[in-house]
Amino acid sequence: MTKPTESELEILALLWELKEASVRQIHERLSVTKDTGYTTTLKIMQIMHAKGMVSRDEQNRSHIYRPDTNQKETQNSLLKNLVNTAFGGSAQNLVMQALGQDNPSKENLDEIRAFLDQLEQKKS
Amino acid sequence: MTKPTESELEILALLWELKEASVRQIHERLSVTKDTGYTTTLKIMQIMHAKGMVSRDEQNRSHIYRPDTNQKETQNSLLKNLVNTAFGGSAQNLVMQALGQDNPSKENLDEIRAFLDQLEQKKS
DNA sequence: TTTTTAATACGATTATTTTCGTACTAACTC
DNA sequence: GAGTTAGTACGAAAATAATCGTATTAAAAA
Repeated sequence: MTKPTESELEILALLWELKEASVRQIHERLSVTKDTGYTTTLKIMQIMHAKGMVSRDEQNRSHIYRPDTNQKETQNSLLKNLVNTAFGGSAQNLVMQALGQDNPSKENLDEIRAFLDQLEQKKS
Repeated sequence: MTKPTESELEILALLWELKEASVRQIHERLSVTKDTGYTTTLKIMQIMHAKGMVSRDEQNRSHIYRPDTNQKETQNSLLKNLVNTAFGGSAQNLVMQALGQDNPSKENLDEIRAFLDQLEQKKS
C-alpha cells in the first residue's frame, strides 16, 4: 500500500466521504479550495486507478469512482508517519497538540473521555 | 511559513530534539533509517538555511545548525493539514484514531484525562 | 612541510508530482 | 443528420524534491 500523494489524498478523502463519485463531482468539490483544471483532476484519478487505489464503474460514459483503499489503514499509516517525523515518536504528544488546537466542545470532550475509558477496559 | 518537505521535516525534528547539531550529527542519525549520502543531507540543510528554516553558526569549520522554525506552530499546521485532507476536517476523529492505534498505558491515559480536564477548565 | 582527512559549496541529474493541451468520441440538442 | 457539449485518454511540459559528484579548502596528522 503506497503512500498517497497530497493531491491523491484530497481526492481519496472525498471518495471516503461520498462513497462514490464522478470526476466532475470531485472536481466541483476541489474547485472550492483549489484552482486547477478539470483534466488535472481527471488525470490524477486515472493515475489512482492505475495504481489500484480506486476502482471505477465504466458502464456509463461518465465513470464512477470508488475508493479501493482502506480508510482507517491509510489514516493510521499517515498518523504513524506524522508522529515519527514531526512528534518525535510520541503519539500522546500529537494527541494533546491536536486537542489543544481544536478547542473541543464539552460534548466532544465527554466523547473522548468515554473513548479513553473504553480503551482502558480493553486492557484488563 | 512554508510547509517543510518530508526530508526537511525529518531534519527539523532532529534539530528540535537536539537543539543544535552539525550536518555530520544529523546525517549520522538519519543514516539509521535512511540510506542516502552525506552531501544529500548537507544540501538539504543548506536549502533549509536559504529558506530561513534554520540558522547556523559559521564560526567553526563545521557549521552548527539550529531550528529557526517554531516547533508547535509547525506541528499545528501539519496537524491541521492532515485533519483537513485525511480526516474530513474532524480533529476529534484524528485524536481517537491516534489513540486507538497507540495503545497507551494507564499512566498515559490518565495524563490525557488530566489534559482534558484542564481544557474544560479553561472554557468556563 | 607534505599528505590526508573532513568539511562546505554548488551545479547538474534524476525522480516524482502536478498541470495542462490536444485528440478523440459518445450523447445530447436543434 | 449536423453541430455542440461533455466526457475520457494520454503525452508532454512544468514544478518540486531528492540525490550525488566534483571542486575547493581548512584543519589535522604524519
